[in-house]
Amino acid sequence: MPKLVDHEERRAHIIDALLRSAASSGLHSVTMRSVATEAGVSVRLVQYYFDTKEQLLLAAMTRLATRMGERVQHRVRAGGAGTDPRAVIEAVLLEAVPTDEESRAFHLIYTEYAVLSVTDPALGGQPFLAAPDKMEAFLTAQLTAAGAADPRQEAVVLLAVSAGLGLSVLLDQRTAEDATAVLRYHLGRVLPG
Amino acid sequence: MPKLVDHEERRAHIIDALLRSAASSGLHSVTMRSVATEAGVSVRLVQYYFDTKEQLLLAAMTRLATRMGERVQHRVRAGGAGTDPRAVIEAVLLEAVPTDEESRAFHLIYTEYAVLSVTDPALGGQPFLAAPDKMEAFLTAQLTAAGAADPRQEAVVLLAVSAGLGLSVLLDQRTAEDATAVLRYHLGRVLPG
DNA sequence: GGTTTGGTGGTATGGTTGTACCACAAAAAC
DNA sequence: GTTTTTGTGGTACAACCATACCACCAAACC
Repeated sequence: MPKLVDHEERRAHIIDALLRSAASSGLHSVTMRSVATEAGVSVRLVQYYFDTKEQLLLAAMTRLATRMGERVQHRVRAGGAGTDPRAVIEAVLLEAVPTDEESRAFHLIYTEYAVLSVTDPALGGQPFLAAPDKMEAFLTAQLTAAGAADPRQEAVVLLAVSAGLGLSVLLDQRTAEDATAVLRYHLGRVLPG
Repeated sequence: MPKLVDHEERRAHIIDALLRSAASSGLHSVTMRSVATEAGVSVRLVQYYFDTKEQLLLAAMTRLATRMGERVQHRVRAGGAGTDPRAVIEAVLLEAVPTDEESRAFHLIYTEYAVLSVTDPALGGQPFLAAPDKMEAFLTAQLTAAGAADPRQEAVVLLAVSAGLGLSVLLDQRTAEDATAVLRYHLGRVLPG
């Protein structure tokens, strides 16, 4: 097929291969070759569509951030009662707890990227700074609607709880069920009713 | 000095070099050469005292876990009133929030190790599984003494909050002051009085 | 005092990595 | 129908990595 290829599709295909490769053996073990093999293409092709490894990693991170947003939104929409603040809050926070294998892989790579971006100068971009800010504002609004005392502080606490619980599940210190139960318990204490 | 060297001292010296090297450019960028250079010794020496890189990394992780324990204990002892549960709890939890540059580096490497241990089979050891369990039991006891409702669940929540806040400070999403304030706020809500 | 042993340096080696380079085929452009 | 352009493969290369190997020196031992 020597012409007429959808660049975006090809790029997405390769990025997915990177994500799969990273899920099984860690982001640090991802190489141009492993990605190419996983995607079933030649190394040259990966170079052709991404030029350098740095740009490939960056593109994958962007895609990851986008997917994270979609995931949260999907949870909110599918999470039962459309506008009940309590349900919305619970849905958003529970997204941070990896349940099935797919979501575990997703959160693992996301966390690896977050930690990597601390030391890697090329990765100190927006996705990990903008998203939490918007999340905090959103949660504050929902908490206000739900009638919580001190919504601003509670929003930060809730974000921290969900991140902390999610991490502990990732590190196999807790089961997803335990984490979910604890999160629900805490939410019950924060919200009246 | 061709005889008469304290092996433990040499090993500690090299491990500290590794920790320094990891603090500045990330655990993933640590090599035998970088450690040797940082320690001011030859690569051969690093090999001599640790044989393989895997063992060096493992030794550094163990040292890190030990230091973490010391840090917490030191905080508790130096944290004012000897047995006041509230002060003890606050001291323990605040240790997770990196304040100065040294503690930031420490927590960064610790987190990098934790995340790495998820995918690296050689690192799936005890330090990251035993410590949180003991911490949870300890906190539960302190919370009981402080008269909290449902101490067990609150202990898990507190651990998650402190981990989540610490991580957010590491990722530059929040200042250490903000995180500390939020943690104190939440502690005030959990404990009566 | 010879010999064993512990500590050290230097260097070679085999493998892996990211990237640059060369070639080529087929569609598009004119 | 010739000439670009676009997509693709293969491969070469320079750098770097962990580790194995060789040599040496001085203290300890007996």
